[in-house]
Amino acid sequence: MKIEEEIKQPTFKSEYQKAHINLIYTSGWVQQAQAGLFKPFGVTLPQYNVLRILRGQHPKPATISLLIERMLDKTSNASRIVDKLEAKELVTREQCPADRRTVDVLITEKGLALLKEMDNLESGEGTGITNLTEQEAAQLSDLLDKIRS
Amino acid sequence: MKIEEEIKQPTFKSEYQKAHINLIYTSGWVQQAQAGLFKPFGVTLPQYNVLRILRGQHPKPATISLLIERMLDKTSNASRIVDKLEAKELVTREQCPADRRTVDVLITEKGLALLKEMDNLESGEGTGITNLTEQEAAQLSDLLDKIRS
DNA sequence: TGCAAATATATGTATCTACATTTAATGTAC
DNA sequence: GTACATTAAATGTAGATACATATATTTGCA
Repeated sequence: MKIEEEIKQPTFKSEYQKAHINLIYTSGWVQQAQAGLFKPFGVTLPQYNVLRILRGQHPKPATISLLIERMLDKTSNASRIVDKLEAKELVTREQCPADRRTVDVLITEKGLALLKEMDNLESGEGTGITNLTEQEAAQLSDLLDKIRS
Repeated sequence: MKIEEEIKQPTFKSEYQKAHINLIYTSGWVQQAQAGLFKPFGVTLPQYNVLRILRGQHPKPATISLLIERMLDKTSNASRIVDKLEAKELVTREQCPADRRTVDVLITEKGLALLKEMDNLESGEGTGITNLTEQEAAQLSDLLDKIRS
């Protein structure tokens, strides 16, 4: 459905305003679809993203700083996300001997197994993104990259 | 910057996965840019969105149900957002005589004045969206509409 | 060395959100 | 008209988030 109908606003001041509102709206829409998919697995989106980063590093550990740097949502609190993951035994955390300020965070076998279960979610299936053709998906990425440039 | 570099993930499983992650990431990026712009005006994004809906209805009142219906986040608590807006005297709330279960929410002159002040933010200025050409912005809207279809 | 600055992480706090429950009013079946 | 279901809104609560601050460790430099 067109964004005009979706939010019942027939006109916009500009294509920019329309795209802007559409971006915010659609992203929320996608996130909500995704939250529904995640629920059965007992992890939130930020937790999932941290697990993915840790898998990318595996078997090397990651520090909290590295997580903050790589996380999609820079402002959210990496320490406390790791707290939650540790409580679920999906990661381990221990002080790094070389620099005792830092902490080595490692994904556990249980964490890897969970991600493996969740891998088919990564395709974007169920989040609407597959309503696009592959070419359109690539075009979308290009436009989004340009916004952040 | 390309999303691959941004989150330091050199490859994706598919264009779909890449676009999906890019959408989440960019939306967060835009929202954070926007939150910065909003701060001086003392309203959050959800509060602003409710005010916009109320302006769209003006001078007719809106019920809480209508707000929930139009807001993206259907589960979020419209009552409490209206609480905040009422405390700032940006809206009024009174029981509807025809159906005493419902509440008529109306934007005040002060609320309209605030939105007017904020109108130039709506152009997308400062949120990166104007890094696109007008044609690209329109293209982006089309792609986002298709995702939600 | 000794001490300030920088760095890495954790924590305190207020606010926000999701989800469930509660209260009140209306609608409907009998 | 009474009883039960439905609807509208508000509220209670747990958990998450944003932002500031605290604590510990390391680094750099006089």
